[in-house]
Amino acid sequence: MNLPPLTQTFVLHFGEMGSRWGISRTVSQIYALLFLSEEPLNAEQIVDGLGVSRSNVSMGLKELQAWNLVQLRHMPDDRRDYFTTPEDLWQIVRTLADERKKREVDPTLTMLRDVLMQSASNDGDRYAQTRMTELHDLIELLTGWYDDVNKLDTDRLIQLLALGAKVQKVFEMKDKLTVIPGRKKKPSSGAAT
Amino acid sequence: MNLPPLTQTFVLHFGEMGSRWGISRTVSQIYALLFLSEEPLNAEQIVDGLGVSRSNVSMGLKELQAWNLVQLRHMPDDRRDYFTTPEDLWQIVRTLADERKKREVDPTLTMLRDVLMQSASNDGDRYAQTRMTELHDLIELLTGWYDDVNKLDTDRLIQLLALGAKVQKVFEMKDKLTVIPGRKKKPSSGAAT
DNA sequence: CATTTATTTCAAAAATTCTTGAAATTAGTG
DNA sequence: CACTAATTTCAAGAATTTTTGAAATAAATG
Repeated sequence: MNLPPLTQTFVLHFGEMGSRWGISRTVSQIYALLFLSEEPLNAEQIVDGLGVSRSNVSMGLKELQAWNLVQLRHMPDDRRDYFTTPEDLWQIVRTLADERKKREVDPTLTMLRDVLMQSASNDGDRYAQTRMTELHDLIELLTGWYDDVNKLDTDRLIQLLALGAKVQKVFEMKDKLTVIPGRKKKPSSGAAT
Repeated sequence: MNLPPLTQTFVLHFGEMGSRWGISRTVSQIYALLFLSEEPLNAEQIVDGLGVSRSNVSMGLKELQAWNLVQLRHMPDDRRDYFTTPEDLWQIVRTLADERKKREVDPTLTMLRDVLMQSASNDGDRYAQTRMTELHDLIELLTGWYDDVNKLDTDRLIQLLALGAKVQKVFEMKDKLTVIPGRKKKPSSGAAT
C-alpha cells in the first residue's frame, strides 16, 4: 500500500469496518480512496494505491457501480475508465440509504405482505400473525417517513436534522393553534398496534 | 426444521436476509423464532424448531445477548434458561439502532476526530482533509439528530414519523411567526460545509 | 484487420466465517 | 460431595466469501 499518511489511515479504517458494514475489505478501501481523491482515479491507480490485484479492483468497481456509489468518468485523450464519488456528501447519503433500503428492508416488507395476505383466512399461529402485522406496520411507518423526508431538498433536510427533537416544541406551539383533522388520539404507547 | 407454516416462512426469510444484515443464518433464525413466539423458549426448543446443533444455538444466544436483543427469563421449578424478545417493537428498534450506531458508526467518528486532530498542523493531503472534515460533520449532524429524537417517548416519536415531511409545513407556518435566533442562512446547498 | 491497450470473466487458491461434536465447566440436587 | 442436568468452550470440519492470475473479451489505433 502506497498512500499519503492521512489517506492511508482512513483507507485502512474503512477496510476494517467493511466487514461490519457487510462489504469486502477491497470494496471498502476502493471506495475510501475514491472518496478522498480530488481527481477521478483509474483502475491502475487504485491497484497502485491499495496493492491489490487488478481483477479484484475490477470486481470491486463493478460492485460499487451496482450500488450507484461511484460514477464513471472519461478524460480527454485517454480511453481508460476513471471513477469518482459524488462531491456532494448528501447525495452519497441518499444513495446509500436508498440502496440499503432496497436490499435490506424492501424484501422483508414484501415477504410480510405476502405471508399476511395468504394467512388472512387461516387461523393457526395467532400470535405469530399479530407479531408479523405489527412488524409490517412498523416498517411501513419507518419507510414511509423515509420516503417522505427523502423528497426534501438538502437545505430543508439539514434544517430538519439540526432541529432534532426540538420539533416537539413546534408541535406544542402548533397544538395550541390548530387541530389537524383525521388524527386519532392514541391511548398511551405500543407499536403500530 | 419443525415449525408451523407461517413461522417457518418468516424464519427462513430471516435466515436468508441474515447475510445482508451482517449476521449468520442461525443467529437470524433464532431471533426470528423468538420474535414470533408468545412464550419464552429454551435452547432445546430452539434446537428442535430450527434443526441446528445445540452449541450453535448456545453461541447464537450469546451473540444476541451481546446485542441486547434477547432477554433471559426463568420459569418456576425449571432451571433452564429461557429467552424472549421485548414485546414492545419500538424497544427493539431502539436497541437495534443503538447497537448498530455503537458498532458501525461511532468507531468511524472517533477515527475521524483523531485523524483530524493530529493533522491540524500538518498541511499535506489538503483535499483529503477537507473531505474527512465534511464527513465528520455530516456524521455528527446525523448522530446528533438520532440521539435527540431517541430521547422522545414512543408516542411522540410515532407522531413525528407519521408527520414525515409535513413538518415542513409547520416550519413555513412557524417562519411567518418567529425567527429562531442563531440560525445562519445557508447559500443554497452542499453538505456540512 | 492485425496490434496494442484496457477491462472483464472465471476457476482455483486463500481467507474468513459458520457450524458441529466432544469435552469441559457450571450449577443445582439428593 | 457424588451425581445429574444445563450450558459453554473450543478445535476441527464445512461452507461461504474474497482474492487472484490467467485467459477471454472488447475497444481503439495505425
